Amino acid sequence: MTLEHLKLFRDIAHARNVSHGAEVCGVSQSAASQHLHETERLLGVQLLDRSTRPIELTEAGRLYYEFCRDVLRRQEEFEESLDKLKGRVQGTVRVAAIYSVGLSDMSRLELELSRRMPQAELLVEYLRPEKVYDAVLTDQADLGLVSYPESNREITAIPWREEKMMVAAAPSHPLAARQTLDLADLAQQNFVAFDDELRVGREVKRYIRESGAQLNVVMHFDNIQTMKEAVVLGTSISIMPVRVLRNDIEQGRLVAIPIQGCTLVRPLGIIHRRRKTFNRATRTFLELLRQEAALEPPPAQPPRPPAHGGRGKG
Amino acid sequence: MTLEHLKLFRDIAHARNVSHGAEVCGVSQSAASQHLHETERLLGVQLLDRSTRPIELTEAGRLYYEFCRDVLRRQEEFEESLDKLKGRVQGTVRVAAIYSVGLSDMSRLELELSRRMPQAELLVEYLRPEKVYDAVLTDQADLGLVSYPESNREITAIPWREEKMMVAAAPSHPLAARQTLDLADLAQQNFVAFDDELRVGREVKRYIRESGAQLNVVMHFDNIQTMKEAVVLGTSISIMPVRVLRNDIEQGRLVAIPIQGCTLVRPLGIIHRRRKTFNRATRTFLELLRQEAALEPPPAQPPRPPAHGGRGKG
DNA sequence: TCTACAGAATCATCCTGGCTTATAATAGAC
DNA sequence: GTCTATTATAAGCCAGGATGATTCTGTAGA
Repeated sequence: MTLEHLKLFRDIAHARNVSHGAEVCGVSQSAASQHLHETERLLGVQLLDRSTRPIELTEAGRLYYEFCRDVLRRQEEFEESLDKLKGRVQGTVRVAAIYSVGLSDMSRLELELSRRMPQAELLVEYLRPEKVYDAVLTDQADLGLVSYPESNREITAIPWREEKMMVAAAPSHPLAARQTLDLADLAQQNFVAFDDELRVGREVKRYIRESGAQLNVVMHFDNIQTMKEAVVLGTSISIMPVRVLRNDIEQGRLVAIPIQGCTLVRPLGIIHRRRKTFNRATRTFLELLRQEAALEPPPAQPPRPPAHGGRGKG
Repeated sequence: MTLEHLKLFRDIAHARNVSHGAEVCGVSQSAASQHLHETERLLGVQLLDRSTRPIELTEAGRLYYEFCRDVLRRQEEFEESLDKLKGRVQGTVRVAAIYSVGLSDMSRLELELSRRMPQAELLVEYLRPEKVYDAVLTDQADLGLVSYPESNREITAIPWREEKMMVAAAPSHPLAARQTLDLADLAQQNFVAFDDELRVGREVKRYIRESGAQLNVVMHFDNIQTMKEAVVLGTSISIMPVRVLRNDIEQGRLVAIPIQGCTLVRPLGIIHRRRKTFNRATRTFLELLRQEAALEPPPAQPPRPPAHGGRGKG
């Protein structure tokens, strides 16, 4: 029984969901399930009541959960005291991120990390997606932040958050005043698209095709920054993650308009080398990322100022 | 990092000796050494100061030691509460022992076990040596108590104690009055020997041969009980572990006489299937065995009653 | 200072427990 | 009933941790 296993059970128990607990710990659902059975066999007692959803802890499960929590807390304590002994400046997190994750996100995370672990150091490098995978593989980065994260033999992907996609337009654009749009509304417009080499580009394309609409694509780019610049000019619109538009919206350079019934999102994820053991700074940072994601319903509701009064149809 | 590893470090730190700690945990010295290095690498800090013997804990090592102890104690606690929950009668220890381990030893151990774990049940079966190995291999017994324990691919042996070998004689025997003997003294006597099929028999034989002495062996037996009976008759003597003679000595049926400069011992050991995970009762019993062995210098000093006045010369 | 030896480190090799992917079974919502 | 989300099972792979043999090192005693 490893300490990681204790953490796995703790997270499963906390989430009341095997799959989610497994995901959080970066292992497969299968592994988690097998481990649970093995642990129950070992202890000779049922830990979970699976006859109901969500799963419930049995009495024994509660005892074991307490045990796991206590041990893991004690471990934290030990590592803290060890860090103190080793004389500060302990722990560097090296993060490789795609450009579109955004500087504002990062500076907020950095602030919070330094609050929790003043000795820790955060190094962020912005790279093209493939380079992020490379950096993680070659151990030049502890963590990678990518969109459409994918696990493979050597890399574990942990879902982080899903960014809602909306129409971006300059305030001067004819559609900018609308509260919502149909895809049909876009057919008439000049459209700035992601390059097909980007997964997000293909996804948007697929979504549009499946909705039966057709767009007048006037430009392709392989990065969001350039696309935004193009949209700001006022003659074109685009579809992109709202999150990356936040600053532009606040500064009145762009507006974001939701598409009726649109479920299009850009999933972001955290990747790392399989079975890599993290230092405390990295673990703290991971924890941070997860919490940030958890307390973030913003991507769920449009970030446009609450239209007090109207909002009805638009 | 498994809980067994924490235990390994705790035991090593406690013993201040890698080999002994490893032995107690039933792993090889090599494994223990490698694990230590790996842990030090992982924590990025030296845990032991090896530049001196016995080894010393570093400051970090002390922190880690405390951590291990706390976690293992918490584990004990958890298991105790789990046992309580499962409703008593938890835990059965099945022990297979060679005949000569002795009933008196066992009943003492059983008493102590029931004091520490009233719910536990101890089942002891006395078997011939090979059968003890069989029982352990086929999982009919959790632990085996044997002499001259040997590890192999499927069995781990943990040294338990070493029983000093002495000359056994009936009180009526001409040599019975002596305080010590030389091997030369035995040459004249009728000697009752262990069967050569028994390791202890071969060891005694070898010892005698290497000492340049020669014995007048009149009988061979494959078990100690019968040998004792033969010696009690008064016409023969033998060499056997003092411990098995205790009752006979107390009842005045036999006396034990040390041989000058004799280092002959019969090592006893505990065997179990490799990597088997024990229930709490078995672990408690193991602990018990180890402690009993630790606080036992008796085999070191002759168990013969302090010669107050009488008994002296005869 | 040299020697002997117990104990620790290192090396080469083996093996299995825990992981992954893929697929089947099950609970709950409709 | 069907559909979706979740858990269980099957089969196979692999790295970590084990062993055993050997080498290196600290300590004590001549």
